[in-house]
Amino acid sequence: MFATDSTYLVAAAGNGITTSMRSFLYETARRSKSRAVYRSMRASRFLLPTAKEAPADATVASHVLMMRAGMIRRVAAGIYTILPLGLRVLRKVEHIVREELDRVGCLEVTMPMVIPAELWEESGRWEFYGPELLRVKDRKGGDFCLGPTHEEVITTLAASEIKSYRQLPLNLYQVQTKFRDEIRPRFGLMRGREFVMKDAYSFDLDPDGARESYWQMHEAYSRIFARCGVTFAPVEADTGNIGGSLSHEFQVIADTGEDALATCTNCGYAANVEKAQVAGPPLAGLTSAGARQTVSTPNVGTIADVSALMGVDPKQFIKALVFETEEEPVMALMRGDRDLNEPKLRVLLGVDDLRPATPETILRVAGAPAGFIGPVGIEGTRIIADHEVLALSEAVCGANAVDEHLKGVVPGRDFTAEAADLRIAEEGDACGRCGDSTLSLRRGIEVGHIFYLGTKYSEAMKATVLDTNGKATPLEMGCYGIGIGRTAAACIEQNHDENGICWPVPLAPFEVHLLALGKQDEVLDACTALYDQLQDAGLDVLFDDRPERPGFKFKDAELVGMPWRVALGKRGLESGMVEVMERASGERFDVASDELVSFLSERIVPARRGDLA
RNA sequence: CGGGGCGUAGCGCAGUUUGGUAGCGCGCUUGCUUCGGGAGCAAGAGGCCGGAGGUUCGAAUCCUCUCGCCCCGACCA
Repeated sequence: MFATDSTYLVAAAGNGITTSMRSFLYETARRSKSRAVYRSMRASRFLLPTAKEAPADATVASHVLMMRAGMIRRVAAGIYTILPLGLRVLRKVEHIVREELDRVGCLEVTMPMVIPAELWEESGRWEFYGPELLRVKDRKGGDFCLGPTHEEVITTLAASEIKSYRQLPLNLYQVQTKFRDEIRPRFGLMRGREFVMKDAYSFDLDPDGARESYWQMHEAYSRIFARCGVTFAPVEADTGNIGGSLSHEFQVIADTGEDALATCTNCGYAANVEKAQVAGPPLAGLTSAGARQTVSTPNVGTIADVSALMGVDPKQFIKALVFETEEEPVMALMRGDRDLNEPKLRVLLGVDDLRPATPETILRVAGAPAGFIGPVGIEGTRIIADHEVLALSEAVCGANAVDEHLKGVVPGRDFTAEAADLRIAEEGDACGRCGDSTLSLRRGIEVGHIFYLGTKYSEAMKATVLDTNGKATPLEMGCYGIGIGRTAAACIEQNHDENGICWPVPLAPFEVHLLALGKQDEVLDACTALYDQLQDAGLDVLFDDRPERPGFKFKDAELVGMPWRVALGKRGLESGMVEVMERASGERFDVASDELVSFLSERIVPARRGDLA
């Protein structure tokens, strides 16, 4: 026997435990208990490096406040160390995410962060994903990448482990660090290169099942963000290069958001502006047609300049844009004062790759350089016009000849084009869904994104199951992401003031911040007693027992922003009252110290459910 | 990748134009006083002035090249 393990010794000793061992165990327990007290959530022992000033490179509130509150520190561009206070927030988000996903039957897994190239070659994305995919080599020269997303890995797993429709539906998720070599990381955790993400993948036998899984996740996401206590909106979204047809983003509403959202107050339509449908104006009659004329516009190629030269409103112009795709080039027409929405065009064309044409291609298609091109006389190239262009009764456009434009151009008479909705939605545009109301624009932070993928990956990676007829059929997939750190950052964007963060209870690193005002033993003892009571009641408490001055502690407490602040000093000790302040409202309460626990529990416990409370 | 800006103590900055022994505020250490809204006084610690070349008797400062970071744009599950 190799009875060297102390656990084994104790177990073997059973009731015959020796006196010396008992005293040893007692001593260990005593020391670990004192150690536990020593290491408990006291500010004097917590790593809480707060700062009055923010680093110069932080420009948005969440970044500034996360730095100032000592939640994060930058290690490299877009790469951060998460400090204890910050990690507690991320854990709270993760906890909510796990609870809600587990609730709808998702199963947690963990996939590798380093992924062999062959999986990405199989899906075709090794070639297509671009420089955002950080590629590395191992010592043998083998190609790997740092996982930016895990469709390849999960689909490989599904291909080998899911054999029968009886195993479906299945939804697997993980909470894991991802790496995307972003062109421009910024705003702290909001847009890092390395970041923690929850990604989930659903597998179903058929499209109906997959849609059911999709909407179930839609519901779960709505619960998750409601529980986080953030104001958010699910919006219809473009699927980008991940593929698929049905997609929603979950956007936290914030002025500093990087995404623009269009919402219709009438029908409830909400979409990312990349996708938002705009109702086209009624088509104009073709009756008032005048003669078409050529106008000399030497060296004047921009719409603004031609407009000034000719004295014609840019709204009367047709802007012609040539794009290259993996297929033939196309020409898109917009009204002169409007911007093209590239994702809309890409979806319409059904292509993956869409980019502005090179000068050579433009010359080949139109016979003239950019600035002087138009739809009149173009042959052999597909022309797609925004509804507004076709509604013009008479327009100005490039003449497809250097230094010349055409006026009196009539859509339908002088050229023909396919009609489509190509515009970027603007404030006040007619809602493309109901047509009865106008769209209003807001900004949002994309904290979650769900996709119905279909069989794009399962076909590429041969992930099939046998259906009820014993026939092999590719899995119907969906994928679902939540940015954990971004959710925390978005929460700060929505919940802060000039003094610091105002955490909602569900994400707060601690629920109560207990401040001992004064270094006297009576004060510290009284506060320690309160601290124990609050902890015994199951509240999450940070106890500021540092030998700092009151003003300093108040400022720190406001900066880190726990939802409830409890302050006790000599003054309160004499009156038997403690001062309680709610961070978000600034409201103060004088509470008898023996009623503190119930006072706070009544307010905090229900608030833990966020907006689902 | 294009345009603009910045690298000087842990953080925020001055000094660079016109070369001459590296400074301020915050923070940190020690002591005394203070103690319910980021205290006062005193004494300290801390810098290869992003890096490499060059010019010069002498370079944070001038020249060349590099690296990093920020902002705007392009880009982007």
